[in-house]
Amino acid sequence: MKQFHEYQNPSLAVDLVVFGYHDNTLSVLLLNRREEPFKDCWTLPGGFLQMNETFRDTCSRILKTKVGMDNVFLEQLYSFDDLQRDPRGRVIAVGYYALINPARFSIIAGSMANDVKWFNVRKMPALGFDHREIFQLALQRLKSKILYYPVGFELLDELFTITELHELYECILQTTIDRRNFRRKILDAEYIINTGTKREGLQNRHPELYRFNRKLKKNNFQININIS
Amino acid sequence: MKQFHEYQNPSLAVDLVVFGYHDNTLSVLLLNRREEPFKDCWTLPGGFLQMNETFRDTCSRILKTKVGMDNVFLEQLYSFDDLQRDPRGRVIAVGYYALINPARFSIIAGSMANDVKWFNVRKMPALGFDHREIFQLALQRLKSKILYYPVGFELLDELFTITELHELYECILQTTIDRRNFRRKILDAEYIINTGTKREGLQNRHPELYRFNRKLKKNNFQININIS
DNA sequence: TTTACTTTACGTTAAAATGACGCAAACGAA
DNA sequence: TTCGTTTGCGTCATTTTAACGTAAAGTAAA
Repeated sequence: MKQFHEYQNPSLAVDLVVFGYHDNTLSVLLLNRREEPFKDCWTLPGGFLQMNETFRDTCSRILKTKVGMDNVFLEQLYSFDDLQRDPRGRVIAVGYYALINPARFSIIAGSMANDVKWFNVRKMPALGFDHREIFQLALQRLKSKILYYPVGFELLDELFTITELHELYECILQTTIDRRNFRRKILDAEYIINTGTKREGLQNRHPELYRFNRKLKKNNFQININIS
Repeated sequence: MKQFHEYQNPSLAVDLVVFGYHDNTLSVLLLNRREEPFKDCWTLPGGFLQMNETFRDTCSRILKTKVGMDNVFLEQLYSFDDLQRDPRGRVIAVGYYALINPARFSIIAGSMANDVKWFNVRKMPALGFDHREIFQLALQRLKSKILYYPVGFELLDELFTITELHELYECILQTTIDRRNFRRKILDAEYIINTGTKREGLQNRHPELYRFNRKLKKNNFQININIS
């Protein structure tokens, strides 16, 4: 019988779908590859797993070195194992998605300016490898997740208005949601807490600022929104 | 720079949570290991990925050779990457779960009799590796899935009564569901089709036999059952 | 045959949730 | 002050849900 380490193993990579929300637009961070394969193509940021790393470690390393981010929300998506997915050989990719508030990071500066870019999720370019598939699964997961988990938590500022949260939901779900019913559901679910302060300097009535209820029981929250 | 194939890679394994439903009991198939590590411990059936296999291929191979099953429902669960999860070295495991109708297979015969066994999911023995974690995630996934996807499809016979389906739901969700409300929801959702035939030979009123509606639109179905 | 008992099939009803709106207060700008 | 817009709170008809009633269909015992 073969010894344990004599088996040949596929390479293991991590690919990241980094979502950011800004100016009423949901975007994904893409890298322009400088090497073959898929040279000059847009791809998801990714990298190979090292022997002493967990997937999350790899994600953190990629986020830090390639796009200058740290300490972000990460969740495993799915593992992709198509035999032909990488022309260099057998590579298994574990997909993760990240949710970040772009305001927190000053990426896309200096030498990286042409290589790292936000793309509106509705206007994606062609992607290398099977990254379109990974991206689409991530988007679908985000859409599902936002209905039963307070996802905005990761995408918005610490303080926000109900209108801002409402716009985030409409943007992600690609649907219109009645403003007043949305307010009622969100408040009834105790999803957010009124801080008592208001956002100043706006043209019209100053809206109240809220923060997420961190004490919310898991799965205590569900928004039923008809996605038609 | 290192060449592509010179990187050291973890081993890649697949671990399977095989669910079967019989006699109003949800069970999982476990193997008693004959080798170290975890010799004589119960573990999930599993095996190493080969270079020319997809995960599903590996699952099929394991199911066929270790427990004599083929052509079953399979879904990827999650990938487990703890550095210490296997005492032999770095092994990444991709968890899958399978749903089968035990009546379809004559496993647990002959030389395997002492090695392969069904365990009631509520009476699980200690498991080797991190298999308890994998099992628990699978059970949780099954519980969630049954609420929006016609899972019974895979676990019951071709023809079944509403009472049998009702019992399956109660068993998996570990809760009581009003018999009459359950019937109404399942029928309104067009989840099942009345075959016009009845199950004969029972003591009391003969119940009508149904089959799953294979033409059911995906996600057209949702049962709201309060899991308290 | 009749009675007793159980399961199945089909209703009923009050309460809760939802969707579709109305409207006045709060603000800056004209 | 007036105007236009956003925000916050409310109403109401309709739908959905949970809880429970009851008669028909069957077997077995009286």
